[in-house]
Amino acid sequence: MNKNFAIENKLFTFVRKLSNNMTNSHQNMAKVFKALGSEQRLNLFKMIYYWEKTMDVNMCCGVEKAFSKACDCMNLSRSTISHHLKELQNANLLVCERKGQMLSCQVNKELLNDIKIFFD
Amino acid sequence: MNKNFAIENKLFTFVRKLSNNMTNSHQNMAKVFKALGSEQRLNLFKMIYYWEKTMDVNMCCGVEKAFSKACDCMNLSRSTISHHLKELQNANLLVCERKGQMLSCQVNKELLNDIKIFFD
DNA sequence: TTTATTGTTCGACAACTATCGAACATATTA
DNA sequence: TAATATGTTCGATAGTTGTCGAACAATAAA
Repeated sequence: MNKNFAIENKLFTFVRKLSNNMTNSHQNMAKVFKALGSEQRLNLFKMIYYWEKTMDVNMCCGVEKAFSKACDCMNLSRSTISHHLKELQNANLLVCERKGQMLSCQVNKELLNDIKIFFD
Repeated sequence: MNKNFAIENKLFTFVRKLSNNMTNSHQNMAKVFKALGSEQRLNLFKMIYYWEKTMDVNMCCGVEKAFSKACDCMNLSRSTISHHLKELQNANLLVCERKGQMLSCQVNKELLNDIKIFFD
């Protein structure tokens, strides 16, 4: 009986810590999942990842056309794409940088790794 | 030039496939992330996972108290917890089963593994 | 310098979501 | 059988989100 009690207390502490957002990474993870939790945004993310990888392998051009490609491929307005990109950046899944006219987006691979670790 | 063109076409095909939801797993993944994309729901999920694991290790009692524990630990009403649990089940992250009065919830470990694979 | 291209910001709107309390159903205990 | 405990379902509500088009800013090309 006492044993059960002790375990319940441990549980309480654990959850209280979560609920009080003592754990920063918890909040961040929720943010990441939220960002990936829209089908269109997941599309966008995968597209950029795929694009980046393909470009890399073929060494023929940069990744800075991601935005306009997205507009062409997905049936969404520019403003919507811009909005979604911002969400992905905000979750730290993408790092974007202006290059002249174009926006260059890259996937944050470290975070991808963190996510895998999270699920262990 | 021609090379770039071919690559762009590949990209188009890739994204169109995503957008048309030809890939079932893509849709499912978005659902999973959406479910985990709320802080409270992530709390709940982690709590159940932690609870399950602790109980397992200590072999002292079952996991069927998850619901009431959740109500105690998190500051949410029963109906809200019920709602969130349903979302998690819907995303296939939890498998719940009634045991008498109680609801027994278990984490779907296979899916956790699928998620890790997804990030490779 | 004019025009075209890329992307951002804004305001609007419909759809969705988190949360609650109340009422209910089912199972356990007295 | 009456009372209690555990969950579910419903309706309401406030808040958030996805999407658009229009107006704008910055850069590139004519």
